[in-house]
Amino acid sequence: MNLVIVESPTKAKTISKFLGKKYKIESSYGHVRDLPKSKLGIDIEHNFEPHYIIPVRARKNVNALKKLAAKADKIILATDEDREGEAIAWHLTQALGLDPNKNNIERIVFHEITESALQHALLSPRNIDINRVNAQQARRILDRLVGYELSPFLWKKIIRGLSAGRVQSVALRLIVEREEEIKKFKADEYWTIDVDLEAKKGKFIASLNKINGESITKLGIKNKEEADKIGDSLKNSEFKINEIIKKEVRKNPLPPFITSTLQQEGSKKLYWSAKQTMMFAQRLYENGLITYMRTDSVNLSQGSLDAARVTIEKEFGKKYLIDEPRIFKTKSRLAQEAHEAIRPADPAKTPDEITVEDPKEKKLYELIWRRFISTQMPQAIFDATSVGVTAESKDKNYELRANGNILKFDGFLKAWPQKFEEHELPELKENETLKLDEIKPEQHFTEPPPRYNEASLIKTLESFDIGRPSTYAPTLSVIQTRNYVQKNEARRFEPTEIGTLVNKVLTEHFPQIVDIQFTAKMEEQLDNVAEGKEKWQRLIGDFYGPFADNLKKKYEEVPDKIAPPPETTDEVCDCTGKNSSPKSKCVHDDLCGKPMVIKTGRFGKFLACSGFPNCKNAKSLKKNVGIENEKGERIKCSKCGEGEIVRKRTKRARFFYGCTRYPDCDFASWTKPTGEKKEEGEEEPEVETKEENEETAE
DNA sequence: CAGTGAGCGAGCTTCCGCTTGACTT
Repeated sequence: MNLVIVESPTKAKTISKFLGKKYKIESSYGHVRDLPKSKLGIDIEHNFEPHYIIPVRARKNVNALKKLAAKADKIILATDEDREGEAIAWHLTQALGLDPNKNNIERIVFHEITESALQHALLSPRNIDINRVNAQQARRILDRLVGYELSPFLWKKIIRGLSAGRVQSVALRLIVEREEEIKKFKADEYWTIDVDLEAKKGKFIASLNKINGESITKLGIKNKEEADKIGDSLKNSEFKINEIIKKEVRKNPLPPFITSTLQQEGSKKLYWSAKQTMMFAQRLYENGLITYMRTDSVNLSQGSLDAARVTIEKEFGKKYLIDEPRIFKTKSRLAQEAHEAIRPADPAKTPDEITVEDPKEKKLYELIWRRFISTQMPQAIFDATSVGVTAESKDKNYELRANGNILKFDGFLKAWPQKFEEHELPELKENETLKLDEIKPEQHFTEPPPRYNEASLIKTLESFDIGRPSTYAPTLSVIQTRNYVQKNEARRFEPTEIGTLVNKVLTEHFPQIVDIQFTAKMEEQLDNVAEGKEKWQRLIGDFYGPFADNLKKKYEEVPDKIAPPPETTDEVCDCTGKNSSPKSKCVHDDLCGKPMVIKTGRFGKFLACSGFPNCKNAKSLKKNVGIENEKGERIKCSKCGEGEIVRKRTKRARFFYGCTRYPDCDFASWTKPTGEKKEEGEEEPEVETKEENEETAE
């Protein structure tokens, strides 16, 4: 028996179909060893020797694999062909007590899950690439050192429970700095001038763009007086067409999905969070409907390209076929081509033909199917017309422009509809004189850069090669769980006071760590390790020396507990000692009556008694009024009938619904209650809050 | 599932990147 180990159980299941009874296919379920969670696990005094453990979660599986390995003739490590996959293969040999140099240990890689790719891989095994493994160890150890030494610094200097890391701290920084830009922003007024013109065969609109041969810049016309002055002068001008340029414009389809772009489209088109998108993608993957959903490669297998052709002809007709398959190049230099792009596993299955439990899965499948199919369809063709208009007054000559854009052939847009401006012009002739109908000056103001939403933040992080497909969604979660940032009503990120303070401390005292380029620089050095040009211990040593020196200095330099000081209020503490919540008993048992102050904690500002620690009375700053249902009525608690329903937040940043009378009434629900008494065994319907806004990733 | 603050100095918080189930009143 030959034992083949891959990373994902779904992949194992698929592969089993291709290989005979001589092969047993098992999965590692990701990493099997890691640094311990409870302590640093790195011996800094002895060349950064890592101390790996097998996490409890992996123990059962490792033991099972060990038994199988003992019986196997050959052990074939078929983990992904990237840095982490190579490390998983090596960790497997260590955890299973195998000698990687023994003849019965083989390392194979394949990029598509097909029988021929697999057979080919089995014929060309290699050894584990220890240099690549070492690059992964360096990455892991560096992240641990940064995370586990910087976080405690924040506990001491700000508030316990905070965190810092190579990825999350840059994500936070982007959000905070964007907020600062918005605060600093001052809107500038500017004007544009459009003109309604009449030709022999019809009317059209042209925009003023040049005066005396000079282009008008964006802020070129600053106020109403300037605009009116130009308008008056235009009124007495002769309008004439001086050029008509016609050309054909072709538009290419977008590349197939990778994790980041799937999450962005999920956000834009379906209004889902990255986490939700990944959850439904996972289900589609497990049901064999799509390829692997954590990938940064836009590569498409030959088989899928052939299948696309057949499906396109069947669904859309011959004129939507292209001569040669369209090949996409992966943009990121650091992309690790372990997988294909995200595409339908069987393109012949149209969205209408699949069966799923949740209709949301079908929506996501349709998005993936359409995107993939569109990549193998022809360019869309537009007829674009650009018309130049001159206007001569006594002392000035003006130039205006009008653009027409007509779709001639939809091509890939048939499968992947996109918004574009279609604009028709009347039939026009060169040197044709025009009649002026109306001059329309319009006032505008420059706008601040938009706050990040999930889609644009992922896009930005990816552009700096920060984070990986498997971590985009968790990174967005962690900065919210820490209460560093919150989503506003438009689902865009705003930093909290604590988030702003954490970022200030990190950028002021550890600029090298939160440098946007830090990851890119690290990756360059990791490449050297992977190529055997540098020892990983040296890379870590070069980084850690200065980092540790600086950290020591900052422990002395920066004062402790630098959270904002309490603000006084007019409110008086109503605590009687007896009524305080069970977890925080107050010392006194009469009416407290001391003034309340506003303090800042890990979860933002809250109202606290100035008599602390004797009086532990603390309240949320937000008014304790119930939420409303669709009819605008407050929802009564269905359990006690007295209290109202409020939306609260768990420690893990998940929202739930509870009763205002807590702790006297312990009603709680994940879903928004209707206020009706619940029938036995009946599920509360899930309420979806959808906002009307077209998200744009910048 | 119902945050938060200080300190007796108990025990604990924390990283990034692989992968899925457990946990759901």
